Amino acid sequence: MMDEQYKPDQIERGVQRHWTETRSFQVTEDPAREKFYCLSMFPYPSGKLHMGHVRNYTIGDVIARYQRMLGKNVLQPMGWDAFGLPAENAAIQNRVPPAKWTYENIKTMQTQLKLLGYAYDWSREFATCQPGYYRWEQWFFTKLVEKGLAYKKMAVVNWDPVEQTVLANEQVDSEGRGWRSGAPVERREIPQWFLKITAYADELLSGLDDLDGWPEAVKTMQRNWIGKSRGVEFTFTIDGSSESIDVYTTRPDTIMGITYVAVAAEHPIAVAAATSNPELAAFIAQCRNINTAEASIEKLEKKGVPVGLEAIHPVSGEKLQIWAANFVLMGYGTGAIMCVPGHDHRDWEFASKHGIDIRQVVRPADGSAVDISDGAYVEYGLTCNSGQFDGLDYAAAFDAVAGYLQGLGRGLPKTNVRLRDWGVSRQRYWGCPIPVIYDDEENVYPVPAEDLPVVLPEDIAFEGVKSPIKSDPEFYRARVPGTDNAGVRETDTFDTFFESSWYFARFCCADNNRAMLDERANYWLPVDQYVGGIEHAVLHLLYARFFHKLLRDEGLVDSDEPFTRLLTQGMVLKDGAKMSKSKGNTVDPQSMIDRYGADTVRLFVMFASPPDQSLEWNDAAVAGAHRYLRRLWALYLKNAKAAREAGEVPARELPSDLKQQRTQLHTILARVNADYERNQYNTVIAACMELTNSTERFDWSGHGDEGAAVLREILLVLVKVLAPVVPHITHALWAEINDGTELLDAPWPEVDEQALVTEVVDMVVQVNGKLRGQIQVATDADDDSIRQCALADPKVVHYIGDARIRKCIIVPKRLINLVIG
RNA sequence: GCCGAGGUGGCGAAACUGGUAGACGCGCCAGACUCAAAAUCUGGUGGUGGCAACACCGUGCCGGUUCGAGUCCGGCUCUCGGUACCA
Repeated sequence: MMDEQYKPDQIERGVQRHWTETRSFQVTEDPAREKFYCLSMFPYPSGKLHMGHVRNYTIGDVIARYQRMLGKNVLQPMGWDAFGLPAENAAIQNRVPPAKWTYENIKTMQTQLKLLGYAYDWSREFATCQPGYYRWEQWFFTKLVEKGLAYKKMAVVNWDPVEQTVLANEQVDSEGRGWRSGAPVERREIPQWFLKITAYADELLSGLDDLDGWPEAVKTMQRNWIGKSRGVEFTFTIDGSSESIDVYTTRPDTIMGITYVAVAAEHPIAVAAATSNPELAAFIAQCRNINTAEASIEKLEKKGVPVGLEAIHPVSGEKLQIWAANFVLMGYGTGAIMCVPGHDHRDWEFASKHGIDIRQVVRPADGSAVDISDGAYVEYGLTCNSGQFDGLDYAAAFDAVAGYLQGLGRGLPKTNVRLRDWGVSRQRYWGCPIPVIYDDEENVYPVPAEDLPVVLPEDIAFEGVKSPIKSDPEFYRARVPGTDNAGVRETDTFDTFFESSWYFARFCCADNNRAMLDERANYWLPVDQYVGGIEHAVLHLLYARFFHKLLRDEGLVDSDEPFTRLLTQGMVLKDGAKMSKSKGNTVDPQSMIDRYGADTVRLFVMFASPPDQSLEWNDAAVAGAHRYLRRLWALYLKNAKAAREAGEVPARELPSDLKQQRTQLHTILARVNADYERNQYNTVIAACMELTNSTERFDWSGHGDEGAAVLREILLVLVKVLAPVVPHITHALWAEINDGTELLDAPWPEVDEQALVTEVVDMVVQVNGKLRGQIQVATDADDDSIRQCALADPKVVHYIGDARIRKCIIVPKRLINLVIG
């Protein structure tokens, strides 16, 4: 018997126990069935679940449950992205070892995820900080070292001179000071490990074209991030010197507009010149005191100092002053650029400030005038004031200039990418140890497979902020592989993006302790639906794509791309700002679950906005979601008995009021199905509310068996289409009108096309595009009778008056627009 | 700075390829029930003018295309996300 009251706590506990006891969400490979791998980005165990998690995981769960009801073999796993900086910060501040802190958080958050009723296969759970997980990425890394896809080189980091340690960009404030010391941070070069992602740039770029299930915005961001460009690399000789400077440009058509050359502060030419130039030396030192973040560098005021040398223009032979400038990046291209202030914004800004000549060498192709003194003209056009290269469009000028430089043996066309190799070294403790050993001469020895994993010691104490393993001989002392010589372990750890770049594959075979992956990965992969925050649009999602290709090329997976469909969910806001501890505007999901139950929280989160948009938290609207579930409960309480005893809807023609109920049911179901397919769940719920409202209001008495059958049909559809969103209450309601079957596997309802057919249709009448009347016409009425009907409407007659109808536009089943003159 | 997204009632939003702007919900107002309140139910609710039927205005701003623009095009503006060592 149904409870009079909707009691979410009882229902949810009972249903969750049932799911656990029947292992409802444990899945195995079944080649006979279509598989569906649904994955939500696993959380960093930061403490408790926040609303962003709840939103992410509810969206994923709705998709997983929906796909299951479509009959697919659905895998939905969950785990923990457990390495990272916050654990270390907590350790430093609260004197708790990061491992302890992390595992406690995992426990808390796992309990909360279970309370929310997510359909996870918990048997596959792992945390990336477990040696059983990271040993495989250590093993894989040694393979990459052997292949030359992992290598070591110098790279710039933020150095805190007081703490004597490297800082993350996040640990450097907007004034360029360290988070703990407050000391000005310096740029410093240290040797670090890199993965050769640039070797896969072309494939990462072209692969985007086939990712039809990805949002265009994300693909565009990745394309721009990779930043493939075609240009020319050429050499400037330096007046009175045997040195030269290589530059890369995508605008060889502007070559005759070069009025100076700029190099990065770290460029060898600048560094060498600085030994006898105190002003330059001071400038270079000053450039060291900036954050390595791109945003900080680009927002800087454009500054520079002459190097004291002059480059020779390769065509005109003109002498061009060489500047060291803070807006030139050593890490991109050659670390030096030709400057054409007439046709580049940054060059223009710099030239204006330093009184450097600005020349126009491109003009608009349509002959219109531009004023170079107002700002750079950066569009493509026709060359001018360019001597032998005059009057050419971009393509012709490109070829002419490239050919000329090539003829001199001074240049070549070149394709460049903006993408840089992935620096994976972190000078931090709470991460996966990089599995290499160095001998006395700094030679690299990957740790042999039989010696893996290199286990990160967990029982440690911090002194200051420095990674404890860097001063722990028990950790770093090692024997050089293949010898009896003493060596030293690498004490840097991997970037945590390393772990999150392949976890989706490991979920397929998490219990395998003899191999990184096995054939089960090829059953489940690629992930059919990936769900996570838009903030991961570039880095995580690009690294994961790259890593998947590395796995493929090692023969571990047979697909090219890891994620077939991608849904990027928006942020959770309160009072217009992102919910965050620092802003103090968080809402604790736990308190909401305690108060209303998981179904209410899930319903609110899915109803408040479409998944890819931001979601504004509203306490009153949560209460509204709860109110709806109570009404739903009451509707079934009132009608469950009749529905349970009712038969199928008969094939014969129904009385018109019952027929109308069915028409509405199937119209709404058609909308619901379309909205499920396009991941727009807020309108799914709105449609269910409409259906609930009309079913509540309709007087079902006196319709006999036919009425009961229609009512039963409605109640069955409603409980099924709501099941993915609010799985607990629907489980209970389903049990009231059915016997024994599992709602989880109930087949998804189909639209009865016959029920959609109606005899009349409402149309709107417009006069000159403005709404003036409404008419009802037969569904199969022809244009002429629709027009007659519109002209018979008194309001329409009033608006038309004596005017002549010049045009009549009819949109079938929608509107008729009468254009009068 | 650069790249990406967004701006619609008091609020969250809807409007699938240009075709009734505001579905659904929150809030608010009124009514029913109640000694009263809460809960629940019923009705109303973009703005301005009007006793009214009705009229005009209205999707960030300026302009354009179209019989018709929230939707398409050009130009601006504000907010948010990313910006390579936060995850």
